[in-house]
Amino acid sequence: MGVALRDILADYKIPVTAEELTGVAAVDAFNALYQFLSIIRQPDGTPLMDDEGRVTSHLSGIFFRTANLLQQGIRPVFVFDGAPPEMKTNTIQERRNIREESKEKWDKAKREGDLSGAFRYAMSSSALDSHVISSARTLIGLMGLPVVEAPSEGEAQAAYMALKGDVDYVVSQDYDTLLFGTPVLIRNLTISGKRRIHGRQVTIQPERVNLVEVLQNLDITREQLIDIAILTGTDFNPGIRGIGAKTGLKKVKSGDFDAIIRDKLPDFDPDPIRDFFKNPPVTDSYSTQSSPVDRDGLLSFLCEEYGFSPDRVIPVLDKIAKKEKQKTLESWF
DNA sequence: CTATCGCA
DNA sequence: TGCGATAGG
Repeated sequence: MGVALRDILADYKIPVTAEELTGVAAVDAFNALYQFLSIIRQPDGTPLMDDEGRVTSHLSGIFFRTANLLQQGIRPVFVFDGAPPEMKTNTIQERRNIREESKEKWDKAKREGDLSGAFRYAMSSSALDSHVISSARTLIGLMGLPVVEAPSEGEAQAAYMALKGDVDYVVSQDYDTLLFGTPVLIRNLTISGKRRIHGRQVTIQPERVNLVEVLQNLDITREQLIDIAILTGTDFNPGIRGIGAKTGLKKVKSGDFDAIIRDKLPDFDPDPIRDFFKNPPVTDSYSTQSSPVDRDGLLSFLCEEYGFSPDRVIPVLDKIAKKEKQKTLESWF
């Protein structure tokens, strides 16, 4: 989803350093969990698991990354998805199918000793099941950070919070957040540095996309950006074959949106999707307040319940505690 | 993904 | 000390 938009938005992303990101970040929790679940795996694709076989990749990802963010003065607020809209049903079913196919291909690749294939298929077989989601919520709570329950799409709720000024920016890999009106989107909020991807070395740095800047540069309105997304496909419609973001941009700017829909998809009504991006279900009942880190709770949750090594967990807890103490002192002076 | 290890 | 390899759960 939203992958196509990259072709017209990628020119407007600005590299940023972690220090420039000091503040409150609304993290698209499902997006982050999926990322961790996909990537934190052994070479044959097996995720990290405790001795009962419960997946723990996401816990490792959240714990170590969040600790780093806190260290950098970034306070994450995790926004979880609620019930998806009816319009998303097809996309959800299609993703389920792909996951199931990938799982079979993963098994096959493992049997045949094809490690890189195994890893790839394992990644796309990743599923956010109820255990992953609930254990993630517990861990975030123990770290003293707020969880916001979106009534529908988490990206929509995060955008709403950013528009209200309750958070400074939204963190997601998906550009779709911009369609919901997110003023500032941050991608690649990771430890910056060199990384090997597909054998090639690339430098990863967080990047910022400002919605007004994108719209000004492309000389379009947000409504037009939404229409471009509808032409190329969103989570709520399949899009039109042969139309990518660049063609979509051209067509929308020349006022040909309606004509294309009439011609290619006569039975399709784009208005409910337009309306969903402009007025999605959101809630005001949330808090962005953090509480003290529950050190003992974290130790028991990670080490006793999920088999993490205290040798790895304790230094992180110490680091967090030290930062917390610093902040308390600062607020005193 | 992030932390840690081992070698130049 | 810095970087590539790999372990983590």
